[in-house]
Amino acid sequence: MEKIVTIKTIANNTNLSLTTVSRVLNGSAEKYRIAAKTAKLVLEEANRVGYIPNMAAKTLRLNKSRTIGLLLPSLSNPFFSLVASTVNQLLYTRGYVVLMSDCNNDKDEEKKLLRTMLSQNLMGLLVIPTGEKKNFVDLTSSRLPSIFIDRYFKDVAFNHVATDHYGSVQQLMGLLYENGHREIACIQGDLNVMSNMLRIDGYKNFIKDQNLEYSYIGGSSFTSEEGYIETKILLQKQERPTAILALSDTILLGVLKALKEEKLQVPDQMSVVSIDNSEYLDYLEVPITSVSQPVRQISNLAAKLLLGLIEAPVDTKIQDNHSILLESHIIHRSSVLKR
Amino acid sequence: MEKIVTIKTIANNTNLSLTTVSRVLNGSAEKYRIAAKTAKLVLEEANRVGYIPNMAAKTLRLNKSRTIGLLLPSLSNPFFSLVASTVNQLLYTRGYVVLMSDCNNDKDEEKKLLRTMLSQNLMGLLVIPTGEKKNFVDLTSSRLPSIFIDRYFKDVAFNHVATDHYGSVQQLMGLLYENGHREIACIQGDLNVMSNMLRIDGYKNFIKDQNLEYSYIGGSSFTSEEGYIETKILLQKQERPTAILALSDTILLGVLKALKEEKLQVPDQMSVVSIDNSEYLDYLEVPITSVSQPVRQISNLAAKLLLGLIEAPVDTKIQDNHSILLESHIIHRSSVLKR
DNA sequence: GTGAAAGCGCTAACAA
DNA sequence: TTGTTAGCGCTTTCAC
Repeated sequence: MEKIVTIKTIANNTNLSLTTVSRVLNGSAEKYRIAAKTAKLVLEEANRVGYIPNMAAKTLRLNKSRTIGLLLPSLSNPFFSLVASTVNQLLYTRGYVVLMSDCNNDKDEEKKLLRTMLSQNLMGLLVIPTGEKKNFVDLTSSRLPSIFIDRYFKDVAFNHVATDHYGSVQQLMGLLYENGHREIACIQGDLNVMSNMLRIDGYKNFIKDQNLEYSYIGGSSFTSEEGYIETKILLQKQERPTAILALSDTILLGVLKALKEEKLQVPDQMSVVSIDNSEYLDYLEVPITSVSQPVRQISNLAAKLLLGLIEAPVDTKIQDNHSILLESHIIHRSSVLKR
Repeated sequence: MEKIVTIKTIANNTNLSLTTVSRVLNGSAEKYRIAAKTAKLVLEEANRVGYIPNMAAKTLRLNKSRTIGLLLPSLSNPFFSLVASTVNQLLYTRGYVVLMSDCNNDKDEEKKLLRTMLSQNLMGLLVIPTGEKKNFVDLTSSRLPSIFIDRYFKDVAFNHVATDHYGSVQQLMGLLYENGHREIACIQGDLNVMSNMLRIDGYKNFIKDQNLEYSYIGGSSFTSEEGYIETKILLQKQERPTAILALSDTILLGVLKALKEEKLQVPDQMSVVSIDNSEYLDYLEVPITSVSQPVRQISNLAAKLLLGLIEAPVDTKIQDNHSILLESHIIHRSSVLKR
């Protein structure tokens, strides 16, 4: 078992004090006017023995960890994994390390993971919640800087950054309406998730504002299976819509599968639009018109906001419950029929 | 600024010693025959004051962190994010925490991140390397238990678990061959990545074993753009293949785009097969036959192997350079023409 | 320019 | 059944 290399090793080998070694290694040699050759000696020795700083000790001593937590529903969802990828990169660039956890869309798991996270001396937390508000009430009382991404809660005082979900749906509905559609069905995702609720608001309000007679909402989870089943159910109904709005690309895949089985041509017999704009939409049997969310922008913004919260002097802290919504835009493809 | 709650707070409030409090909080009350009511008192007080253990202190003291590093090329690749999701869940279940980093497919970044990781008192490391062998030579000398996932290096002494990439391609080539294809082109990914190299070996050996005259290898990265461009180039050639083998689903998307632009019908004018079996393959214009990698199995196996390495007594440690290859299997769809 | 020593929160010998 | 104390590796105040 080889000896663990610490600053003490270096101090001994160079006949210098721990203080001096620490100062050199932390780049404050100048500040303490340490002799250039002393500094050089330390650096060389550190290199020679392969010194690696012990972050746990640093963290304990400084009560600062340069660790940021990222809590999300599932990395297997491309939207979330893109968020993860983006914040990861930005935070590492800024000298932070990311502790990630994936609760597999499970609310209880999420609660446990949050507790685990909180004991990790985090400097800040980014979270995409599953939708269970009460998991986060404790977080408000802790002074941990936190930002919610994409999904959030109306009356929990947290900063958040998300796409303008309401506006996204209004845009899509507008597009369908302009193309002559009056019977538009909607297949939604998780009911208690804010992004879904806002999208549904957008749908309902559009229906109301335009005085449309037809309205239909099916579904309860952001999965292909759900999209498939719900479309099957929808197509059994007496009155069929002329267009289907899928509230995510996962749902969309299921919708398309059901339409295919029922031999309904897109867009001739059924127009279809979705939210997410996944790369593969271009390559589907019929390329699907979709709303593109500015995922990377959202992620970067959230990460920067968090760093602001962390690094800002206490008295200039940004007010809590800041809400930032970014605009989305439609990517036009060929799944909407002009009637 | 509210006071930080430590075991000392609890000790003071209950008039007990740090030791007793620590023992109760760590569940070793029984072992030390601590009075039931003492234990109860401690637990209640801990709960009342909202005690959260300080992991940095624990880590420093025990020289064990229950933190596992996960270093990967990019979370925006669905294959890798599924790996991340899976190992994340398993490791959290087992009481570990995951420090993740995404090097954005950048070799230099990867090297830096590895250094950062190593200073985080990790108990083990899971890595999907970008392909730069020399980034990991230092790792061999450190005693950190490590497992390579999916990609690995021939002569670096590490455990790894991956799909049988060679076998995957041989299966696909066999399928094409049986269906009468003799001119099969291959669009590959990153040249220096082991998984790609093995797939190419599978391709070349098949060509040789069957004495095929035609052979063509294009491409140099696992992206849609590359798949697109390389297919465009391929289709310029005098001699066209009857089938294209895309070494990943990202590449596949580009291949399909190029074929569509050139108005070549799949499979009538060109058969296409791929590796990865993404969910959306079912929903493409022509569903594509693909090899499914056992991603979740690989991930779980890798994580368990790592835990074995970590938790095993030193003398029973599994020998290094263990290589585990899992079988893949073909998912038949409708992109292969019987000639 | 450099060093001695205290202490971050926690655990585990050793003591009682 | 409970307590005292040393020390994990590091930074920083204070001293020289």
